[in-house]
Amino acid sequence: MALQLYNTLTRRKEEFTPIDRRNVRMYVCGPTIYDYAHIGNARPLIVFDVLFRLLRQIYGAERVAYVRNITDVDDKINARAAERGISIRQLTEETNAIFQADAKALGCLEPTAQPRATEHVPAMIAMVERLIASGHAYRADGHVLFDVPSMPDYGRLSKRPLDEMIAGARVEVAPYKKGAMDFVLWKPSSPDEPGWESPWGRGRPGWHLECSAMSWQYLGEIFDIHGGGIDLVFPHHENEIAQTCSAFHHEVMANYWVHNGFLQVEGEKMSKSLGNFVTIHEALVDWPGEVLRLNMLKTQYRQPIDWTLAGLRESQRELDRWYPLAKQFVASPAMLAPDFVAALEDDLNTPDAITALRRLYRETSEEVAFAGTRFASCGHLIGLFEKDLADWEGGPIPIDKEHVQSLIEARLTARAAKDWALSDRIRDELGAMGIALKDNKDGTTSWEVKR
RNA sequence: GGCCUCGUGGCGGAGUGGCUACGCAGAGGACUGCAAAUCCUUGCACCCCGGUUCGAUUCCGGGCGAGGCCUCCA
Repeated sequence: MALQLYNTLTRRKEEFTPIDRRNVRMYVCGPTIYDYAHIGNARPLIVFDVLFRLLRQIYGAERVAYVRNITDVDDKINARAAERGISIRQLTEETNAIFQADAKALGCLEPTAQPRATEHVPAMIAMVERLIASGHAYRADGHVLFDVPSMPDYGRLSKRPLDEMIAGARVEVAPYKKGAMDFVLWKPSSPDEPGWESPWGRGRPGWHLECSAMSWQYLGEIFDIHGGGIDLVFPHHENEIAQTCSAFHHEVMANYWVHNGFLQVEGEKMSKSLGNFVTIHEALVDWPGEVLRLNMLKTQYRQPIDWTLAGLRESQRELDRWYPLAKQFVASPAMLAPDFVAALEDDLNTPDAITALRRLYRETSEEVAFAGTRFASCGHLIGLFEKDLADWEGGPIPIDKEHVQSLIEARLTARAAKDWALSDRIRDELGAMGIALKDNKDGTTSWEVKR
């Protein structure tokens, strides 16, 4: 079966057909780097990483381009830098380094390009010029605005009729706007704000413009997949479409619009005021990145997901079981299980794919060793089983492994002598250290970190 | 007010017009000096009311309930 993707543009699952099989192109909206990314940000990171991996599997690793932008010019960034008394550059460098480390710890492959907005201002200016020239944008009070009524198709992605949007607008409309829905392409900067020289004076780009300009530069005027969180459908993606289609006179910007659902924490919307705000960085202190990844993939990407401690424990437990088996086999792209791949190809049905993984786990035996190879291979495809077994069992907490080993040997000696009291005391001592022992039939002992 | 999701067993979570996944937890068993871990077996469900149908958890309509977007947001 061919890859099927739910397309927000048509609100149905469609068979994915790339414009060019030798150059499959995907753009995903990346972070604004002003603070630690939260666990909700991890969802698109992981979801589109899986899609990237799947596309590479189907079309070949060299034939898939995945662009994820970095927004490093934004008023939130300016405010935060001022707050902390550091330069904008310092803040964005620091935050970007953390973001990159988080993404890596979550097992995400590096995108083929991660363009930064500040390095693509000329393309943005060029785009605004095109929009002004074709009558889709106008200058007003130092700003350049997109003339929404000049785009008859506006609202197609989010299915919002234009007149209703205007009627329902809850924001105060800036006096220089011709239409209530018009949005900023370029805005003037005061001397202390970051800015670039342009035909309209020193200023900076509007947020929506960045993605249109960078996707154009890296992927062309029309490309295959545009991804992001469901909340970006309106206005961000709607505006991107308006900009790109108007600038290049096309009907479409991307053929498939893919949006991930939101994440809640313990049944509530994540927010700083509720105190349930979790950064990826904090989560990685308590859990291996693969636990966060598996936990995320246990829900299909369009469904809302409830992020709970119970769920994380469950994911940890399954991976603890799976790891020793997976590491006995060598993963190979040629040894994937058909039902596993079919599940992924069905609009990234990762829960169903994980079911296939569990079946392979159960089926593996000495007689059915190929199931084990499939198990390892399928896990590898979605970014699991990337660590060494010893590192996995050691967990994220540093432990003196030699000391643990010597205690285990002392206990085995005691057991051989049937000194149960001593044996149990050592087991308790290790338990107090957070180490759980696992005795095998043949008398050997392995261990793992308790949770 | 407009637009859009969703409602499955104790919990998580797929899927299907009839043969009722899967995981966790629970129960029973094997193994063990006793445990833990592991392995085997197993109970438990499809929000409500209509309609279509031989038959609906699955399709259609209505209701109730939960959530999201419409302002920065993954």
